[in-house]
Amino acid sequence: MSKATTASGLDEAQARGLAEMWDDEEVQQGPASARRLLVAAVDAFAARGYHGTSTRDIADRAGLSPAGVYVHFASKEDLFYRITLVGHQRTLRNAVLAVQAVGEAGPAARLHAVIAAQTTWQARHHTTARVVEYDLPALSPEHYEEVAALRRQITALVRGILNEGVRAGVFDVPNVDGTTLALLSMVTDVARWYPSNSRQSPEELGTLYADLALRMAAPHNSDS
Amino acid sequence: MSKATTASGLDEAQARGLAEMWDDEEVQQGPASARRLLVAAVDAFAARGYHGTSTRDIADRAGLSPAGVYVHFASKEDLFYRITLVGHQRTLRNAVLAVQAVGEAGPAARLHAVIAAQTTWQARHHTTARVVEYDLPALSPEHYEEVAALRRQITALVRGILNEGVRAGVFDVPNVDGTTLALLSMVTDVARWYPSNSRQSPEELGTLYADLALRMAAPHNSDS
DNA sequence: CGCCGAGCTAAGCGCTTGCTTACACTGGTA
DNA sequence: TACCAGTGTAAGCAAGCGCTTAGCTCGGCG
Repeated sequence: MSKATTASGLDEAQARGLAEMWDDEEVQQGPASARRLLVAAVDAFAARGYHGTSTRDIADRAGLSPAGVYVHFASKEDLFYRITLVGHQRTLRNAVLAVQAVGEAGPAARLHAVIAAQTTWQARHHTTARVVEYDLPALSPEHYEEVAALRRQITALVRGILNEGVRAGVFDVPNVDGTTLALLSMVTDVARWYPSNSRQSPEELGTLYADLALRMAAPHNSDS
Repeated sequence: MSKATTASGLDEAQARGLAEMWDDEEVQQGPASARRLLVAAVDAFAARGYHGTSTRDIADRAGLSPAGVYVHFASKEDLFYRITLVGHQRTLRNAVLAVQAVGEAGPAARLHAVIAAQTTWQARHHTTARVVEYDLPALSPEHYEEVAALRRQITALVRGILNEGVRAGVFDVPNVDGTTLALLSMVTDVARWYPSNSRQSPEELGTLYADLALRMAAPHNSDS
């Protein structure tokens, strides 16, 4: 219990600002070693998966002894949980900000903005995104549910835009739920292969995928 | 060496026909325990990943002692390699057969056929597909390269159809390579979430995704 | 009958795993 | 001065890992 409290010493406000994405300036008063451990863990998990990575791997990369991990985190799962939680919070925020930025410009502009932003994000942060997207079953059931709730918010955001466009008559989407899933699949999967199969920048890829999303949603010739 | 030969006793012709997909009748003369091990390994790898699965897990599920695995396979990696190899061979064959089935009907029909077939495949065989798509870095470099070559053939098949359609003037695809990647991402990712986020049958999903693919490739109103 | 190879297991080897314990050092505060 | 919370390590425990060894059973064949 006392160990758990110590290990949780990084509270959410502190954990929120850590390096790759985990490198920005925001709320970053936690100990430097804790941040190095998070970065080390992201790299290791991305390369070999949660179960393929040992706590000694992570400690080595962070320049600590094996026991050093447990000064800052209660367990390997705790370390992984904090990464996935922060990663999902940031991804969701990225999507929300992108939609807000276009204001009341209409469903097409909103769809383009959110798909471009999320695709760019997955490409730019592909190391973190890989961890955050593909190893979730390694989380405890409670932690998994917490992260799944954030994922549902992202899904709901996209589905809402499609519904809005259909209602306004500017989209033709026979199956909104299925199309939402397809759009998110296209975006999510970028983290799996980027950058090995593409020489495009994250922004170029974002624009391309956003254009494809509009084609998927737009009214087209062959019906009526 | 003698053990390796014994363990390789399942040659490629034998390994080709085993249960889920690994249940069909084709060329199935290998020992029943070897097939049970493959099925057990697919289930275990799909649930917990390659590194999260122990050889004892697999042996238990197949009703064998831990040592029983090594009667039929040289190593855990060998078992995994055979699954990924057969899985990729079947996936590729599924795509090729789908394209052949529509004959000379033109690029749109071919694109629709291949995307529908592959999406349906990923949904129907989502357990195997999950193993085959998401744990490839666990393969040895040589085995990885062998499997990657099969993946490139699938990519080339789709890209070829897009190029064909552009040349024939029936598709408008500004970025063929990027669009190919997006299409395959959309299809591949089905294995990650199916069936938990959808109540649609594999065939319904295949039709939906194929329709979306045609929208992505078709000429549309807003240019010219 | 005797022999052989295929299939299988009990036991266990050497190593790695996640994590704990006991202890040391440091800088700040009383 | 004494103390203490925060940060770190050396050593090691119990359990689990991939895999091997030695030996068993059993059906088929001379």
